[in-house]
Amino acid sequence: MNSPTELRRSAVSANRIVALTPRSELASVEIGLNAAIVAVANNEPVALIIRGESDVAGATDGLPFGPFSPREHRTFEIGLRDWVRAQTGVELGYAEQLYTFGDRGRSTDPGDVGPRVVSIGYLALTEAKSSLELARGSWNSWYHYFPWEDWRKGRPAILETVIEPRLRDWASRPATHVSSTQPISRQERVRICFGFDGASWDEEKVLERFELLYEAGLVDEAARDGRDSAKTWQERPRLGTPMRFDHRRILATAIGRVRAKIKYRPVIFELMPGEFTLYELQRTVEAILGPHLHKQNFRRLVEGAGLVEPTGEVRMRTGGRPAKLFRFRREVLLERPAPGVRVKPGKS
Amino acid sequence: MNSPTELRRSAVSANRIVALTPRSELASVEIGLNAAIVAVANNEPVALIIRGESDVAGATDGLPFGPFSPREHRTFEIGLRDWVRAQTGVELGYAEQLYTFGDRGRSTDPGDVGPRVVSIGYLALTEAKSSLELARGSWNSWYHYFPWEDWRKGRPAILETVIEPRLRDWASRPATHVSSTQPISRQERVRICFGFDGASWDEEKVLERFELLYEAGLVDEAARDGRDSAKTWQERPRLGTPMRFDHRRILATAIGRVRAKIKYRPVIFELMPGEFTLYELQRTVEAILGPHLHKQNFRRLVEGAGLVEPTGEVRMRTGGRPAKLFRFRREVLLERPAPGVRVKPGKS
DNA sequence: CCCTCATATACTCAGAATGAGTATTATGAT
DNA sequence: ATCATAATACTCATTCTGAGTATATGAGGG
Repeated sequence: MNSPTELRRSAVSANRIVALTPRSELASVEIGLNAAIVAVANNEPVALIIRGESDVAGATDGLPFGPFSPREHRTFEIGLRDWVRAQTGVELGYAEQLYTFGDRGRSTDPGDVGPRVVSIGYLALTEAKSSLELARGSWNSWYHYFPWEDWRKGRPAILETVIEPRLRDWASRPATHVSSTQPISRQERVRICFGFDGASWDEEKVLERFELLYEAGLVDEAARDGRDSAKTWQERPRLGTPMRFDHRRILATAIGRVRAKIKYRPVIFELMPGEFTLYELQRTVEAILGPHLHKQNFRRLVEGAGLVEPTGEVRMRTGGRPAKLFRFRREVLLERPAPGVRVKPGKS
Repeated sequence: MNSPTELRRSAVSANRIVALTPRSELASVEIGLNAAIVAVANNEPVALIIRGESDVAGATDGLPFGPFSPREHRTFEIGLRDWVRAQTGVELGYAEQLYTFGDRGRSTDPGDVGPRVVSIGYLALTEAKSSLELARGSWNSWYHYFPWEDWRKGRPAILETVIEPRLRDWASRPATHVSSTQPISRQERVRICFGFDGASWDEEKVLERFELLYEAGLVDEAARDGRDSAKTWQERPRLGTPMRFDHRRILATAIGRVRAKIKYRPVIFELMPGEFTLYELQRTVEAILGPHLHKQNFRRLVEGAGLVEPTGEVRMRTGGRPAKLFRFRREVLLERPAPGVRVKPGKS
């Protein structure tokens, strides 16, 4: 394998490959940064939304968006924090890279081969201070864009009344691109994603659900793509408020990521004030995840995991017995590796 | 919030922001795709490595790398599969985006402000067929690059003999950039990452460990960055084989991701042949994760979760009692949402 | 001041999941 | 036939989890 000839042959370095590629094919790409900035205000999960002109699909809302200029910023994250501060006045706490989106079709006209925008999506969490501080944009509930994700009052009615019948209809039609290797049928995908026919609802599958609705032409954004049945979007009931570009897809990715992440990293505290009652914490978790949690067990879990410690103070006027105030115990990070590892080492 | 003036103010769209930015700042970026292509051969986890010229830090090994040309490929993943096939002859099965790396310092000379390469890292899993099929490159054990990650024979000696003393030394020196907001001390970081002083070893923290070693100037790549103590790298025992560019960082990210992923998605079967014994499956999991697993419980787990089904055949000549052969039960994907969700919905 | 309401907090209990063994079975080699 | 070896089966104590019931402590009305 590592014979001299082999070595020579594989000596075409990564550098060379780039160098040999016609420059024109490489250079024409722009990098943009999109931020899904998430907070929880009054038990409502919100994202920072910038309103713009209405696009062909009737969408006005979008995520904050800024260019990345290599000269100015050493890393993406530094660039992101910079223009988010400049644009909106928000100082980001926690930020993590989500995904890099580069599909054709991001730009509004479909046939173009010009400079393509590659957009790096970021998820940022911040404490919802008074929304009046915002220089630009507004905090909108994310369930505004994804009403079917809000299970806090039980199964959302929109699932029964609109989504299920339409998706079943779509699933019963043959796939347009009949891929021979299509491993899973439309019916099954619908069932798994939306928990029909007794399948369970997985609150983390936010992106999968959105993409399915997109594929089925049931969200307004699909109109831009010329999807079948999409031309009639004005006549149909809207499934959530559409967003410009593929921002709803990015937001879906963000929601899925937060929902997954709070289960194994204490990021929920990025959304909380310094002191809080356990019930406030629970309400915040519920806002993010959707479903109701069992109060007594939630408290056992949180306290048992050593995630919080009492401050000694209490909050009066809760409407009942006063509630102890807690703060995040930062030391957990030093103690447990990250709660929730499945396969554990053993003997023999 | 949504008063007319507010609406007008926020009507500066994302498009406009881009349009207003000087073109020169945006266009000069090249997109490259890096793939960490992972397989397991003879119970050894391997990555597809391309050898190139020795760089300033003495590194020759690198990951497969290819340019992304927007005109040719609709999505990153399609582009990736295309050039991986063309370059190495490998047909990728599972592939997922890892992370987009854009730090300055990727290119070898540090002061440049020219076109920067933004590189999108991908993780791909494939079954290790005969390595002779490779058109280019070779399968190298990933523990070659990360010897401290191999816990299959117990705690690796290199941790005691080399890493611990050097890291403790580094941790005892004051941080070079004394950040006032540094939330966690060098000592603590070292302890958590490497499980010293009774802290537990988290096999998923592959990237964190590598970056700590990098910061401490203990891996050869750090020499390129002009890190303190890095100029003496020739004299020190090497901590794993270095790689070109930041490819070892990408590989570390990939390893961490696979290790995390096999715990909640059945991706392990991407690395297995169609039929296998439960012990072969266990050995593959151990190859990926590092530590030994309890055999009886592993079998209970895998069978109980409905991940596999017997084929009816047995494998003779195992050295003992014949072993039943199993195959992956694809239907699990339709049954369970994704094993291992922590907080579950409840009543009240 | 006492009673009621509402919420916070404490305690209980059964069943499932988990870590760690011991026991049994079926081959190949001596 | 006997033994070594590995696969497979079964057991058991402990912990974790879902789901309740019970108690504590304030506010507010009479």
